[in-house]
Parts: sequence; C-alpha cells; structure tokens
Amino acid sequence: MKHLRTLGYVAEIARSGSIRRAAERLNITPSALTRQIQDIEYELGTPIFERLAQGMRLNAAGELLVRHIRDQIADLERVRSQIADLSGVRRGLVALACSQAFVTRIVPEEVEAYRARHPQVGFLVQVRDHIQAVAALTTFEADIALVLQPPPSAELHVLYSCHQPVCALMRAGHPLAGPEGPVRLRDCLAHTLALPDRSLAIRHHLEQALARRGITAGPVVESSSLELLRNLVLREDVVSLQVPSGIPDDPRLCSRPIDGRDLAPMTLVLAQLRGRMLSVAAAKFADQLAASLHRRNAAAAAD
Amino acid sequence: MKHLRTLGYVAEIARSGSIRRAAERLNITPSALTRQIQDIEYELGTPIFERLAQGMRLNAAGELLVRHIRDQIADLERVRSQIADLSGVRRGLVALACSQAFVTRIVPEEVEAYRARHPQVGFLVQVRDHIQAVAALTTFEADIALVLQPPPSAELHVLYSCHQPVCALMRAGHPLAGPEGPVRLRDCLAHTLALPDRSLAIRHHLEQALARRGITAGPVVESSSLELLRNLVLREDVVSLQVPSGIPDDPRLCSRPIDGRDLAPMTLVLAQLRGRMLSVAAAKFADQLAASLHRRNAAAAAD
DNA sequence: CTGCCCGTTGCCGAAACCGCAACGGGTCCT
DNA sequence: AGGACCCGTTGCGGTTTCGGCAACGGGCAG
Repeated sequence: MKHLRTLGYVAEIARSGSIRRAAERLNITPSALTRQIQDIEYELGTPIFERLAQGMRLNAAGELLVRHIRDQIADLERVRSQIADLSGVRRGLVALACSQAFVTRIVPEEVEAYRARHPQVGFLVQVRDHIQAVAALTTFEADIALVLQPPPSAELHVLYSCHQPVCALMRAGHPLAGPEGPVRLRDCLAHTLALPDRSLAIRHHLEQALARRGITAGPVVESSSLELLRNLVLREDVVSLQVPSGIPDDPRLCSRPIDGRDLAPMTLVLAQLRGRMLSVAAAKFADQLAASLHRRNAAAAAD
Repeated sequence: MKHLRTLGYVAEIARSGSIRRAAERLNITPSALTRQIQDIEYELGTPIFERLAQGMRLNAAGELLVRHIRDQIADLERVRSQIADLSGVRRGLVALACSQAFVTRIVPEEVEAYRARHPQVGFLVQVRDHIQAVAALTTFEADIALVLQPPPSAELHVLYSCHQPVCALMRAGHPLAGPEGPVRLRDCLAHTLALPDRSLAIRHHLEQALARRGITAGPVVESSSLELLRNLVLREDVVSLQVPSGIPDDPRLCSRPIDGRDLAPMTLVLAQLRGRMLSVAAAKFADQLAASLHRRNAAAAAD
C-alpha cells in the first residue's frame, strides 16, 4: 500500500546494498532514493546507513528499523487477507520455502488441492536448503517452510514433524530391486552410486553415519539435483538415495528403505517463524499440509 | 512519522466518530479527509466505514484495519525508542493509566525518581477506574496500568501484584484514632462516614462485604475524589476508607487497617497488554515500579 | 592517471495534497 | 410540514511533495 512506499525503499536498499541497484529494481532514479533516505534519517535524528565506497550498509539503528519495516509489510498483508476473508472470497499469497525433496509430489499435490478450493490464492514456492529456508522465514520472504533436518533454532515454531527413512533408489531391473523390505547400507555401497551432493541434507546425513563407521562413499556421480539423479537411475544400473516423499510413483523405479540400524530416519519439519502471525491463507494452507502429512505418514506406516 | 499520516487520519475518525470532528482535531478540512478515506477504501477494495447520518462508524474490515494501525504506531514508537537508546540517551514517552489511589505518593515519587535518571523521557499519567484502565491498554492509549482490583482479563499480563488492606482514615483527634492496630468494621460504621462513591473500586469492595452481612452503609458524604474525602476528614470528625498507598504522610491524619475478618485486602496490580512489546522507556519504568512496589510492600509488612 | 561506480545536489515538471465553497441527504425540533 | 443543523461529498485552484535529468566530487582498481 501507498503509505509504506518510502519504507519499502529502505528495505530494498538494505537488500541490494546500494542506492543505484535498489533504484534499478524500484524503477526510480538514485536521486529520488537518496532524498527519501535523508528525510527518514532526519526524522529519526540518526543515520541508518553507513556510506561505503561500494554502497550502503545498515548500521545498528537501521537494522532495528528494517526489522520493523519487514514486520509492518507482513502484518499489513495479513490484515488485507483477513479483510478479504470477510467478504467470502479468500485471496492472498502463500510463500513457502521447501526442500528439493518435496517438489516432486507433496507440494504440487497440496497446492493443487488448496487452489481447487481457493483459486484466488497465489503461491510462491522457493526451493531452499535447510539453512536458507530458516533464513527465508526470518526475513519474511517465506511464511512457512517444509524442510528436511532443519538446524535447531529458537526462532522456529514447528507445526508438524515426522520421520522419513532414507531409501535406496534403483531402476526395476537392478539386482537390488528384487526382494521387498529393508536393505542394508553395505549392500548399496557395493553398487555404483549416484548421490545428492553436499548442499543437500540427505548427503550430510549419510556422511555422518559413514564417518561413525570410518567408511567413505565414493560416488560415481553427485549432483545438487535430485531430479537428475532419478533420471540417471532410470538410464543406468546405479543406486541413489532419496526420501520417500521425493520418489515419484513410477513403475520403472524401485525403492527400498535403508535398514534403520545403518541409517537413522531423517526428520521432516513443517515450521513457521516463532511469534509471527500468518495470513489467513498461509495459516489454512499450513493446517491442510500438516493434516495431509499426518495422513501420508500413517498410510506409509501401515505398509 | 510521515508515512502513517494517512493511517492516523483513519484512527482519528474512528475515535471521534465523524469526519468533521476528526478534521477539527487534525487541523485539516473534512474534504481532505474524505478523499484520503476514499483512497484507502479503493486500495483495500472494500469500505471500512459505515456512513450513518450521525457520522462514520467502523465496519468489520475497519476494525481489523484500525487494530493494525494502532499496532503500527505503537510499534514504530518502540523502535524509535530502541534506536534512541543505542546512542546512550534514553528518550521516549511512558503512558501510564492508574487508579486514583496512586496519584498521591507512589506515582509522583516513581516518576520523579525515573526522570532524575532519564530527563528526556516524558510521562503521560491518566487516572482511570479499573475498567477504563484495561480499555486504555487495549487501545494503546496506555503502555502500563497500575490499578486496584482490575477485572480478570486474558488480555492483561500482570507484571506485579500484592495485597493492600483497606484502612479507616480519620483525623488525629478522632475517637477511633486512639490505639494502634486493626479496627473492626462495625466500629467504623458507628461513626459518620465519608466514602468513595461507586465509581471507585474500594466502594465496590466494601459493598460486597456488607451485602454478605446484610448491612448497608449510610454514608453522609460520598465522592469520586479521594482527595476531597481526605480534606473532609481533616475538617470534621468523619471516617473514610482508603488504601495505604493513597494516604499522604501527614501527622494530622491517622489510619488504621480494617480487621481482615471484616474486609479482605484489595489487590494492587501492575500490568501491561499481553503480547505487547513495550518501548525501552516503558519497560524500564515498569521494572523500576515493580521493584519499588515490592520494597514498599516488604517494608509495610515489617511494621 | 584513467575509467568506473558510488552517493549527492540544483533545477524543473508532474503528481499528490489540501483548503474553500457549495451541494444533497439525512435527523431533530418546532 | 418546514427549517435548522450536522453529516459526507464534490469541483476547483493553490501549495507542497515527489521524481527525473544532468552534473559533481570522491573512493577504488587496473
């Protein structure tokens, strides 16, 4: 809304680190920006930016102010959403930060289900690793986060969490694909591996377990893209590791959980920023997601 | 600050109930106001006021918006106070709603002590009964409240509370003034009474106790001003009822607690609005006040 | 020393804001 | 029923604010 145009300028400068870059993104001139900042600093009676040769950086006062600004913007959005809710049609935007493992099935299915009931609600789905996802929450870039193995943080308010066993993934004809039931980790390591790289939580999890046993995995292929690994599995006799949520329903693929003695299950967490009041749309979507995850988990346990 | 000028207009219209009255208080013309409101309603896509013949009243959407606006204003004030605190000098405004009983000694003493250390901090002390005090907190007109017998409310966050015995107050020569120690309520009722009226919590407290015994008090004088009652006590042989905090240190006055069997002690409460983040100045003053009340209470118990 | 990118400033047109006067529609009192 | 009164609203014109353009001075790298 209009009244926080100026404050938005401040936030954008803080984001982009210089007046000129911010001006670019805001489609105004640097001169206009400079004046707005000067006005605000005059009103506050103190500078909020350090002027460096490379641009602008927030000082302590600025940090406080920008925090307040992000708060204001998010809160106004929530109020608008509540107001829209009064008139029947729910509209709004749900900003979700999620791990790569969930873009395959869970998130698209849930978004579709939600939008079938509330077509006026938009979604912004950002794929982030577990560290970046928490950061996105604190800067209000995301309302909720769905991630694997998030770092413990006092800022996180967990809405739902459950365990996901790590699974070995191979194509239907692969030697390991035969029998049902769990597979030992050492059997997997005997085959050619295609693993997620170190930017992904699964790999961290694996490395920790291997380190305790003094083994190292020598993957032939590693990638930051789970999708690439799956496609590779379809073309060659390689074994990959993924969590069940990320495995598409494809008869050409076969997955078997790693024995719990070798690799503990990973933790799936749905969370928001502690103390943050969500918009109606985001809150309801989080509810739906939590309920659905609960059902999926129960169904998986029944197998 | 500048950016919430327009929003302040909305809040003021909501307060005063009509555009013309708000315009008066804001020193602008009604036409200017009308336009601002229309702009906002256009931006929100929905009216926020009902147009009545007598003026404007908030609708449901407006209620949500005004709540948000008050929040914004209070939060910005808090941020400014934090920023000022960074540079060493504490400035800001502490808005306190208190019962009449505390304007005699406690509040003036505490304000003086605080301002001696932080002269840049201003105070706004509003005398409110226990109902109005809570209302002042919820509308952000007050940061903290110091009241007797506040109604239990989920919105209240109690920072400190203690008991205050009700005391009989008379001048030094009065027959009841003789011995030290508690006095029975029936002995008081035997004398001419000058009591707080029904707008004050002490009177409510007394009426409740009397009703249980099936007695009614027939006061000769009743008043909403504790100060008036005290001055009356000095001029005639009448007995009044007050809590110790409200009794000035005057050798011409004598007070004796009512026996606990006749009248339970009243509850003194220092509170803020639950979930509200206070400015530095208000938070520190609340700390000081709580600590001081604790000391005073301990000293009184030692007598 | 020479580009290059930075924030900043003077000047001017455009847009937002506001005051003035007048209008139309309600309520209340006579 | 009529008139006084208060209400919100609108057309018009002046003032203030905002933003774009061009130019300046200052750090920094090659």
